[in-house]
Amino acid sequence: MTTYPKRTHTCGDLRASHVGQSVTLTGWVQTRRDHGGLIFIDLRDRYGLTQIVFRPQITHQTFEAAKSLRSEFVVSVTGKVAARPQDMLNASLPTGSIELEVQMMDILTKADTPPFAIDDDAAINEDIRLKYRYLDLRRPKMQRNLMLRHRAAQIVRSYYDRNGFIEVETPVLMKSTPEGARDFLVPSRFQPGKFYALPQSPQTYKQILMVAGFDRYVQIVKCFRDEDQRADRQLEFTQIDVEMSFADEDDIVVMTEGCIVELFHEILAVDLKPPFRRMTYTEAMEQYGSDKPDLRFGLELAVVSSAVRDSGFRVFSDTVKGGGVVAALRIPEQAEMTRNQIDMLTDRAKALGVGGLVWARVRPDQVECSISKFLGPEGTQALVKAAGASPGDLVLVVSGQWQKALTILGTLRLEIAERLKLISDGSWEFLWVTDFPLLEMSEEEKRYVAVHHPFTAPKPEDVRLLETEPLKARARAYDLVLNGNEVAGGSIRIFDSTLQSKMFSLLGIGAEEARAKFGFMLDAFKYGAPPHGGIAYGFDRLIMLMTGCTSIRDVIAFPKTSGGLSLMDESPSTVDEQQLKELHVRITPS
RNA sequence: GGGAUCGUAGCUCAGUUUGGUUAGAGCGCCUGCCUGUCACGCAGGAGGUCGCGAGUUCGAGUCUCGUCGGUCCCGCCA
Repeated sequence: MTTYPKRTHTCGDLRASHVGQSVTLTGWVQTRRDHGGLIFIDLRDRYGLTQIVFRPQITHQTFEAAKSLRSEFVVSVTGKVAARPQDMLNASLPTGSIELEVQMMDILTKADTPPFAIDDDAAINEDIRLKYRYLDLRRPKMQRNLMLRHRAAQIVRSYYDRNGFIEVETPVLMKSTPEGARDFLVPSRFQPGKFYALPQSPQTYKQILMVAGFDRYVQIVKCFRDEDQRADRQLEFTQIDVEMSFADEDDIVVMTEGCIVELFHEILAVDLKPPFRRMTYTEAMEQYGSDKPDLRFGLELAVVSSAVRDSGFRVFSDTVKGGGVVAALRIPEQAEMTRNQIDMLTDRAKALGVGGLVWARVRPDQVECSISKFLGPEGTQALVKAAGASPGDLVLVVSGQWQKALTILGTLRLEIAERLKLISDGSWEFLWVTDFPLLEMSEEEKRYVAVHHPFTAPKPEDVRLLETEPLKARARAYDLVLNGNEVAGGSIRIFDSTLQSKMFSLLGIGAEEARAKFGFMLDAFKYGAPPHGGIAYGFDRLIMLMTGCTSIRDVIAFPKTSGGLSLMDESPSTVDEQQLKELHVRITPS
């Protein structure tokens, strides 16, 4: 039973209309302003802030107790809601027209002085924030983030429920699979020397659920990938995982757009206009130098290979004849960028892995170009024209292997846009990127690997290419991109066990290995697998963008550092020898 | 695996370039005063393993090497 007065209102509730009422509030002491004969306390809970007044003439005992209050003490205060004097209103607080005149107070717990102020304005280093995450999470910004995340999850569940999807939980202990990211492994106590893996995604289970006849599946689910981390990548992260039977690309796309539109309408009051723009992978690469282009600004690239193919600049002509690409980035109104700045861009391009950077300043009367002596006046003009440049523009040109050269130019495009402040805040540029290649060559492993995953279906018209030129086959895959971030990705799956076996063999997974690793799936597909496809949203990333954050750590309650550590509870940690023994695991010195 | 950058008071930082007296500031904290503040004010005070360990040097916060940790990026992330 409680021994203190329970709250009648929250710290965000009280307004002028409550004046005269007797109420009880509970919360944390945000600040204290002790005037000697008069003490003000700002009391905080997750709903807001209310000013509390202590006066010696109301009750002397409570006033004396109030002197001992410090930051983050937890109290229950009971008193009368009073209107503030006319010239003492605080317009920056929703509760700023009233205050609580305290008659009675219980100090529920005292608190040590916190290592940092519970305050949105304080810029605290991330290691300190993570060590004291319970304090960091008290900050209004973090509370807003997690509450928005909660609302988003509710809307997603409601949306898919209304559309006939059912949420099915899939195992967290599953079979380790080849392909893809490094697995987290869990040793089995019952089966010495055998391991479970944590799911990189519930991919195989959701496809099996399609075979099982649950034709519309959704799950908000944790996934685990033991790979290096980034601002938008954590070891464990959350997907909105979706799969539909008897669906093609358009069905998935439309269903996904509906969910995104509802999320943005309900949470941000932003009315998006579907259908979202679509672009093929090749277009995205050649126009923006990225498979997840940021469309909030222009600075489009241009492939200028044909203009320099027969030029006197051997680097370019040889690249084109060797199957590579020459691409240009036109930067409007920057012809007078200093030589020093251009040199810095060149250094940056070299650091990214390209041999050099050719530049051209387009002036009204002439073009100043770093390789004009090789190109000649006409060649220079041809290059500038192919780049689509007008007087006043600066043109940057790189050459090299198709994907590498375009990616590097795409990176420069982003960095230049940032520097020139071309990226508009508050705009939401969604697009679908489609027609990804099905396979790529892994230089490291000297074999084909799936660009998406091994269950992704090739385009029907490209199936024959699997026999002849597998790298040219396109996948029935699609990524949803928002402001340069991949927020969802999916595909139509292979549902024919013969084609699936063919894919495994292309990936260098022999019949025996395929049976060992994916036999259950191949078996399942023999018993009547419906055509199906799906998508998975990066939930953390989506919430990060919706909250205006630049790191998913700010929308995850208890994230890990880039080194994979949880600074609050200090995991990972060593374990008892006995635990290892039971698991048949021995630590070897590295 | 690689690159960049950071680590100095509880917090945020200056000081490191060019080694040299007792390592500073703001905020916070503590004590006293203060009846209308809301970044309260005023007066006084406490508080340091310069991340850690070696090395160079007469002398290291400062230079060198190693190491631990944070952040960002490349590779990696079906």
